[in-house]
This record gives sequence, structure tokens and C-alpha cells, in this order.
Amino acid sequence: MDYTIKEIAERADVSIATVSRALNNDKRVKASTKALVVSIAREFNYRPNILARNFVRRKSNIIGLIMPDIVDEFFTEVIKGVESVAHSGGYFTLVASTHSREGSLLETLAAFTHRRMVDGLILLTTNLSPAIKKGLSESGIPVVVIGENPELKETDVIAIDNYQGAYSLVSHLINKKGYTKIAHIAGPPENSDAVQRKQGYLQAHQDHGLTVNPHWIVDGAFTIPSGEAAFRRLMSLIQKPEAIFAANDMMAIGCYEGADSFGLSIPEDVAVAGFDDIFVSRFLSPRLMTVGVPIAEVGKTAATLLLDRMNSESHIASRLVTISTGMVLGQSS
Amino acid sequence: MDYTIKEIAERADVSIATVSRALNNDKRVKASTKALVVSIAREFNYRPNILARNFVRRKSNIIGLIMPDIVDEFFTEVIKGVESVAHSGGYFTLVASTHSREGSLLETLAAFTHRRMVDGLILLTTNLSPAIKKGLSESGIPVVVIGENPELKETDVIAIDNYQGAYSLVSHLINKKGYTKIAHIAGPPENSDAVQRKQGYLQAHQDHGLTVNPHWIVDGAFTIPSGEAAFRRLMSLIQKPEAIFAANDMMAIGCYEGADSFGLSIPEDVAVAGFDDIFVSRFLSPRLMTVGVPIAEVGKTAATLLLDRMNSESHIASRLVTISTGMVLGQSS
DNA sequence: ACAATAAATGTAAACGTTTACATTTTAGGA
DNA sequence: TCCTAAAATGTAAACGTTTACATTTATTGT
Repeated sequence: MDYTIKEIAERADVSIATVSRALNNDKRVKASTKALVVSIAREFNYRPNILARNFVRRKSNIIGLIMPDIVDEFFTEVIKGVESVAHSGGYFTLVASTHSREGSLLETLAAFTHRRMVDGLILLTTNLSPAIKKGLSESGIPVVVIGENPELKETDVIAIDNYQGAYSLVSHLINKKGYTKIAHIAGPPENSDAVQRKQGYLQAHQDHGLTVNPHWIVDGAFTIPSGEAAFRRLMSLIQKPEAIFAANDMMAIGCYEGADSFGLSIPEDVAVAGFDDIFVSRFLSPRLMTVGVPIAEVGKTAATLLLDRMNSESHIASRLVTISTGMVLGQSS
Repeated sequence: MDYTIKEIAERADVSIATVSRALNNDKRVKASTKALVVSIAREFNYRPNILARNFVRRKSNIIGLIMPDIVDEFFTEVIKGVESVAHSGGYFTLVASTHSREGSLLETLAAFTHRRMVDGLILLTTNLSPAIKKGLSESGIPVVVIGENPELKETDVIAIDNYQGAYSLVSHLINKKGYTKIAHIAGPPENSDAVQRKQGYLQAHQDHGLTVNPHWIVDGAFTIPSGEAAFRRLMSLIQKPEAIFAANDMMAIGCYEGADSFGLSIPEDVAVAGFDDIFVSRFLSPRLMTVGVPIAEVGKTAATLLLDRMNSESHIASRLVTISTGMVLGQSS
């Protein structure tokens, strides 16, 4: 049998309003009454009906986390960071993957935000469309976006400093390592991380007075096979690059595999660098040179900003937190 | 303005009951009425109040996923598998980590199960206590456990064949590789995966007429540093083992690091094998010999069984699905 | 002792659905 | 046409809380 406040009220000989107040620590209820109610509640092993409470309070105590996909460490770490902060703030975390489909994202967005199925939302995306921006701004709940900046009022953004990371790394390849022929395996063009990394690569060249051979920029899909394919393409050119900057570590791994099958050695025949500093990268031989992103920070920061926004009475203007990246040296260049 | 069925009813000049039925595809409502209601709902951009619906239906359309921690690929893959199946079944996934604390698990369990905050539960654990078993059996909602078998009525279990995997791998080391002095770095004794892997190790020795030197079995914590520490300990023995079977890949990686600092080479000086076949293991040099677990299967199977149980009217007896493991050859032995 | 005020409690509505049951409308058969 | 059964719709309660407002009870200062 599941007890309700009604039964407790009966037993304590008070009204349900008093029971409700006693159990919610309303200061208006007399200490002795409260003690009585609480003891009966305990005796009955009473638990409030969450669904009823959510309904009347118009909140669910749940924060939604929407990601394009759940793969690799990046997403895990974000989930972990969000969950831990949410948990200590008394919230649960509803995780949804849109399986990289925009339609699915819009659908999930609608399901989550309409009528407060979730009280707040963290959206991880690098590919914002106008429809999504509209959905976000109309959602009526606090939102934090990780990745691309939607430039919306009252929406916080966690941005990863892709540009700076790429710029530093490429500059290092030019200055310290003396490479002048550096290729780039870019990520998907609709992915803002990829775009920024590419810009860092381009700007570093320009600032050092180098021009890039357009054939040295090839697109990839952030996956190992696409990295390997890009490597093969680059190594088939008449004008071969001396070094390759892959827009993420997975594609850099693809280069390692490509080099292996070509019988080329890294970095003697061709240097390789990546981005992300995923767990594997330190176990590659030679250790991959890459750019590290403090991913755990990202999730935690996002959740912290979100809780702050949810708990605040007043409106808070948009905040932008840039998570800086750091170069990780390796022997692959 | 958020419209409710009341406004739709008014506009369509029908009762709210008819609106509700029309929107829920009740066959009793006339086609023309339904069309009218649906068109008004669309015009109003109506969305049902999920919280109200959950309340009256006494279900939330959410399944809970409780894990001891959110780290490494195993958990990611499980979340991914669960989420994808849940999503296609019309459910959302609430993820909670208990941060490896039993108290927290009990608390989360209570929060999730009491009064249907979640409609079904997947619990990932290798360390079941009586209190937790009690909590599960009293939960009143469908439950699927991944890991240890709680032996409860109407609770499905997804078990990973740790014993067989360890047995096969150790047998292979003995038969094919000819090792007779094989050490074992065990996992935490309260972890059932660890216990089973150790048993496979022991039984393989017994079945091949070998006795194990008790000094060759040391405990670890499933982490890289604990693997390295164990490696140092084993290599400081007078009677050194020829091969080391670590209960998971992370500890095997610790062995690689230990070997590196001792100036020992794998497998010439000492062979190393692991368990799990995590992503990194194929990038270690030499490639780690290990036991692969089809993790994606685990999450998907769990969610599938759970949905099946939730959608079934009749009671279903406990089901046990054993996910078989497979040996992965590598040059580390 | 008596207002006046503060503290404690009670009453009842409200939240937006779903649904059992009652009623009305429609269709079909004689 | 009328009767009956089936189809469609309506009425109203129910779900378990919270909370605005009303009422009662206790406390304080004079």
C-alpha cells in the first residue's frame, strides 16, 4: 500500500495542508506538529508521489542533456561532469542522443522543453540551424549550449578554444620544428569545431608568411577511416607535405594506420599532429602530438551555469565561458 | 500562451473527453471529429502537458539507468545502447551514477522506483548487497540487472561470461604458448567480474595440472596505477612469473608502463594479457592480448529485455542472458 | 483583561489529463 | 416507421499535491 498525505493527515488529525507544509519544512507549522507528522510519515514509509508533485509544481527536477551522438570519451566525460553537478544540486539528468539527425534534435527539443518535461537544458552541438535556434529561444527554460554560439539572449555558451589550440600547434610546427609544408585534414565543414581549427591552421600560416597549397587541405569525417583515406590522398600527391595536422585525434590515428600500410615512419617520413588528446593518443607510438581539451571542465561548467540560471530569480544575461586548450607535445613531429 | 485540451474542446465545440480521445487515437471517435480536433490542435500548436499526463497515467515514459560510475568505454557503450533502444521504444533515459557509494545507490534506487518516477530500471553493478536486492525486489517496477545475478523473481540479468573468457585465455597461454608460470593481477575482491575472472584463471591451471604460486596472485583496483604497482611487486619476487594475466586492460596497461620503467620488454621478458579489449588495447605495442566483450550488445540487450517486460501484460519469469566473450590475439604473449 | 498582532491550522480550489459511466446520436433491420 | 444495437459523445470524478485565502488559536503589550 502506498500512503498519501491524506492518510497521514487522518492519523495525525490535522489537515492535508498542514501535512504538506510539515513535510516541506514550511516555517509556519508548529514544531510539535511537524515532529508528529514526520514521525507518522516515517512509520508509513511515506514517499511523496513525484509525478503529482511535478505536476502541481510545474517542474520535474530533471535537466536534459542532448548530444548529437554518444561516442568516444568526449561525450562520456561531458555526461559525467553534468551528472555529477546535477546530482549534487538535487537534479536528475535525462540523456538523449539525436543520432546526428536534425529532425530528431528538433523533436527531442520539443519533447524536452514543452511544458517543462525538463527544467533546464544542456545542448551539445557544433551545427546549429536557424530552426534549432528558434526552438531554443522559444523553449522558455534555461539553456546552456556547449560548442557553437547561438547568440541568443539569456543563453549561456561553453566554447572550446579550437582556434587558439590549432593556431598554437601549427605555429609550433612552423617555428620550432621548421616545417613549411603542412597539410590539414579538416573535419566536416558544417561542424563549427572543425571550421575553427581550420581557421587556426590558416591564420598561423598567414602570420608566418607561408602560403598553403590548396591540395594540402582535405576534408575528413572525424573518423579513423576518413583519416586514413585522407592520408593516402595526401601521400599520393606529387607535392607531398612534410607534416599533417589532423583536425582530431581519430583522424590522426587514421594517419598512423595509413603510414603503417605505406611503410612510412612517423615523424621521419611525415609528421602527424592531432587535436583532442584523447586517451589513446598517449599510447600511440610515437606518442601523438596534439591539443588537449579539459573535457571534464566542459560538462561541469555547463551544469554549474545551468543550475545557477535555474536557481536565480532574476534574469541573467548570456554568459560565454571559453575553455582554453593546451598543446601536448609528442614525438610524432 | 499554452493551450490545453479545454481550449481545443471549446473551439471544436466538443467535450474535453472527446478531445483527449481524438488526440490519443481512440477508435471510438468519429473520423470527422478527430480531423477537426487534430487540425485545431495543430493550429494552436498544442502539446500535451507531459507532467499532467504522467501524473494521471501513473507513468513517466522514462527508464532509469543506474551505474556505479561513468568512466571509460564500458559505461559509454552501455548508455549508448540503452539510449538507442529506449529512444526507439518511445522512452527517455535517466542516467544516474552512484559514484560507487552504496548509500547513494540505495537513495537513487528509492528515488527512481518509488511512485514510478521511472517506469523501468536498468542497474549496472558487480557488487550487490542484501539491502540493494531488497530494494530491487520491492521496487514494483521492471528491473534488469547487468553484471551480478541477484537471483530475484521477475528480474532479468545480463551476465558477461567472465569465467569462460578468462579460462580460455589462460588455457591458451598454457597450451599454445607453453607458459607455466602465470601470475594474475586480480580486480577488487568485492567485484563479481573480478572474482569470476580469477576463478577462470585458477580452474584453467587446475585442469592443466598446474599449481599456482600464491605469491603470483595480487590484488589490483582495475586502474592503471594499481596495475603498475602489481607489476612491480611481481617483478620483485625471487620466483618471477613468465606471464601476467591482468583482470582488465587498464591494469595490463599498468604492466606496460611498469615494464617500460624496468627496461623489460613484452613479451620477451614477460608476457602480458588483459581483459575487456578496450579501444586503446589495439594501439599498444605490442598489441595487447585480451578478451573482448561485445559491450554494445550489453546495453541494447538490457534495454530490449526491459522494454519487453514493461510492455507485457503478463508476468514474465526471470531471464538470464549470457553475453559471451571472445579471445583477442595480440603480440603481447 | 482586552485588543491587536502573530502564529498555526484549515478549507477548498487548482493543476491538465484520463476514463468509467451515462447519455445521445446514428445506422440497420423488420 | 419504429426498435435495437452500435457508435459517438458528454459528464464528472479522480489522480496527490500545493497554496491562496480564511479561520482559529496563541502571544504580546497595555
